[in-house]
Amino acid sequence: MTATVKKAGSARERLLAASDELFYSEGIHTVGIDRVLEKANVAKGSLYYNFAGGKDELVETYLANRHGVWKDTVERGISAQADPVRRILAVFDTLGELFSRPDFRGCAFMNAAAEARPDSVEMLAAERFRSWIHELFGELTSALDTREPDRLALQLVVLYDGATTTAQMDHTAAAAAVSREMAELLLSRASGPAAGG
Amino acid sequence: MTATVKKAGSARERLLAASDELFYSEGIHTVGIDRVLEKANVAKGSLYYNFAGGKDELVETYLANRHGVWKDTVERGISAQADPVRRILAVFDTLGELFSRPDFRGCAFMNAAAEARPDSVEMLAAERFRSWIHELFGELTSALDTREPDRLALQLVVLYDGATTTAQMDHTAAAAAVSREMAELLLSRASGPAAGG
DNA sequence: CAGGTTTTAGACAGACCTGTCTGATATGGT
DNA sequence: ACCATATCAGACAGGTCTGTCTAAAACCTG
Repeated sequence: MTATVKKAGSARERLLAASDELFYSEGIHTVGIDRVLEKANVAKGSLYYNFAGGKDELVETYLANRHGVWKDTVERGISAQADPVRRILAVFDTLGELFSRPDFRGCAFMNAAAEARPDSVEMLAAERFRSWIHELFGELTSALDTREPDRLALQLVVLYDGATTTAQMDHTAAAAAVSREMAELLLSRASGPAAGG
Repeated sequence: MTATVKKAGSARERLLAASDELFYSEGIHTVGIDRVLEKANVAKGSLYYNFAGGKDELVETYLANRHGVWKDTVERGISAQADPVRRILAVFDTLGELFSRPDFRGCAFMNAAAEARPDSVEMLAAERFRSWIHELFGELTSALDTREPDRLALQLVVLYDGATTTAQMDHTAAAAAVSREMAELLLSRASGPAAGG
């Protein structure tokens, strides 16, 4: 039964934990394998034993984990609400919690894309992430009784991106509240008076 | 020899032109000095003759130029309008033109910050850029007859950042129009009915 | 044309980075 | 106890990167 889950504390898990901290906080290109190995307390051979694809595969897994964790966090926040409008606003509340964390340094995928080559694993991961974001707001707005759900979804994506970027660049969690207010304004117009703009 | 197109300016100018193209399109860390030298058709010694500070100084100058050019472009767009509301919307129109350019790859300062160490020249340049952005929207909203100009300015910064990030990540210039519409909505509420939200 | 400035080509050092390889050593299931 | 799996330590090769240096050539400008 080698298919058992790797025990906590395995070289693989330590490598991924160290990668997550280092790649996210300092950037993928600026952090070398040796830094990860040292932080994880893992021998070099174990890296290539667990990740035959080398650094690329490590980066790919790091980003896939980030995607999964964030997706779960957002969806948990959404699922606590029943009202379609509140479900949308819950996304911005979750962003606010993210921005308040001391280690927040922006969106891992925006950062990865900023330093990535066109067909790299980073770019592919970023594209997957963006697909999910659009899918997310697409589904949330389609549950609304509004005239142009697609247009609204794109507006919300812009607010999501704006909140994240402003929070990162200006080191202020207030960006979440600001974008949430704008989202509320959009939603009150969309689901309020049937007269569209 | 290959000296046909060679004298298109001093070594310094050619270096800056090549830096601008390469650093912006591929990222600062991923582009080495040798790539810049080859593209600029400049000898290595000339780089250190013109930029004694090496790559750091080249990067610093590249970012300072980007800042200056963009500032001028935005301010030119603003100055073509007299009405305070239109002056604000002009910023988003200018963004739309930027996004439509085939070489658009996001905000040079957001990208630089994503791959930069805390006290690097990139970070300092990014901070200067952010100061200017806030100053810009601060001045534009203070010319408005509205109750909370500072709050409005922050909202506009979020819209500016959201437009830029969405345009980059999703390769769509539509982000400018979307954010412009949201800005219009905010401005119509701010300068319209005196009742604040 | 004389002399300081600018540019060129390329070798070189020193640092870092990824990935490979070897061989010893735990670890865990049966 | 056995044996495959997993991990360790570290040397090593090959690549890239920044920055220095030399010595010659081109460019201005007075």
